[in-house]
Amino acid sequence: MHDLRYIRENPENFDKAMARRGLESQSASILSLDEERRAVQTKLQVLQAARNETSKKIGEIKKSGGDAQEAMDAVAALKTEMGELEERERELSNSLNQRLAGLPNIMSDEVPDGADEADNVEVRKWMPEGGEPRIGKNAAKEHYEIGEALGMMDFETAAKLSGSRFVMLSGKIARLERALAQFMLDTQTEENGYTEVSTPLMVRDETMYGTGQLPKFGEDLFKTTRGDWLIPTAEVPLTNIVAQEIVDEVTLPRRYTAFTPCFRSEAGSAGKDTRGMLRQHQFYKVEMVSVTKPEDSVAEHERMTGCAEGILQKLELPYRVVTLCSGDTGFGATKTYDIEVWLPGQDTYREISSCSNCGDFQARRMNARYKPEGEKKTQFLHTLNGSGLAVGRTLIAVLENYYDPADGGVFVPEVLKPYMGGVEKIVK
RNA sequence: GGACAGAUGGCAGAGCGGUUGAAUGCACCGGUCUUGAAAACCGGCAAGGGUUUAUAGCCCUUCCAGGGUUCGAAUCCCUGUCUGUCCGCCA
Repeated sequence: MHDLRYIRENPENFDKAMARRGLESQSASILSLDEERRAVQTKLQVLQAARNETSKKIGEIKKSGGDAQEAMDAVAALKTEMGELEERERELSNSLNQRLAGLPNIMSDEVPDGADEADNVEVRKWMPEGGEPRIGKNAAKEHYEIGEALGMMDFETAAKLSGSRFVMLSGKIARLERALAQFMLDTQTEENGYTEVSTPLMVRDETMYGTGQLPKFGEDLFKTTRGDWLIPTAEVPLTNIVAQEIVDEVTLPRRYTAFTPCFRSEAGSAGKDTRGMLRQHQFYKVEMVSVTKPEDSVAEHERMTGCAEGILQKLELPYRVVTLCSGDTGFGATKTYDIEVWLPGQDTYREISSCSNCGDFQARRMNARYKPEGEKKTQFLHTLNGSGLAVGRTLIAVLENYYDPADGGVFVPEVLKPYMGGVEKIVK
């Protein structure tokens, strides 16, 4: 949600910001709505003041036993006039809010211009000790080839139960998924100071609105028969923890993490990544969410990205970090880093984490505030979210990077061994 | 699912339909006292919006949400949401 006052004071900046999102000028029509609404509001308030005063007088007259009929008639006249203005005010407010709710966040100046993911800018690259992926190009296999050959990754049975874009894991690969989740959660809580939260997976409209999935992106979500939504990411429940709150400054920054399933209907993405478990209707993810004071969010963004990278480093998986360009940056973000892991089977880097600073955009929608020490006014918080990491995709990366062409098995990364009951290698 | 009870400021908790935006207590901030602190005492302390150069004044709105009754609603009525208690069902 946008700050009307900002648009009033910086209309040309606002239009420029929206232009970077590929939108035509917005400020003129927004401001004319705003102006009309304020005019109506002011007029209405004058009448309300008159009504209040006269009503008070009526009370006094009646108390002293006088005849208040004249004053009562005056109020009745005011009321008919007020009714129309109230109606108009409601209409104007609604259309103004709808307009604002549908507009994306203003991006940071650091976001490079660009049309799509091809224009994202690489920030850094990381390789484990040795400087090269352990699997050469010729020996590499895609994760589904590896998993199916091991007999522990079954798309057909999943399709029988649920249709396309589902998978069924079994045996050591199923355990590997659990091990990864456990390992990530332990790292985020014990080393990075995130508080583990177990959240609801079904949420209301307002909650989805708060983080920006609604009203525009309902198509990408699953809706239940009772009318609420399955979360597409734990960002939604975690961020909304502070919705409607005026939080105590000393509790900031707040850092939450959760391990949850994520449900995405991914409408419109048919045909993309159809093989394998790269793009599914359901997957597990460990999510990080930070809530900070405005002045701290930029630093927090770097920190959070580092927390996500730490997981890959411990797993010794090669990756790179890119800054998303203007055309690829999500609706609510001021700036986003994607972390892309090396997938030997695809001979390319693929997104495994996305870390976004949303500034006060979500906080405005959620009305999440704090009161700075010594100040009278409340301020909107800043919110950030990042994957730490997408478990399904990390599983893919482990399978492909730790694949042993000699026997078709998969080595268990060192840090996961304690979580795998001592298993060193997954074999048929 | 059935039957009750409730939802008020950061928290707790009052509130005959008419200076109640709201008593009181706690918390918090400032002051007096004190060598310092505590205690005691005094004062301040909701949010959003309009108007405005103004975070000054003035005004409007808000006591879960949305409707309604009324000249006037925190107070009365209806609907919804949430919470609690009892019963039923159940992993």
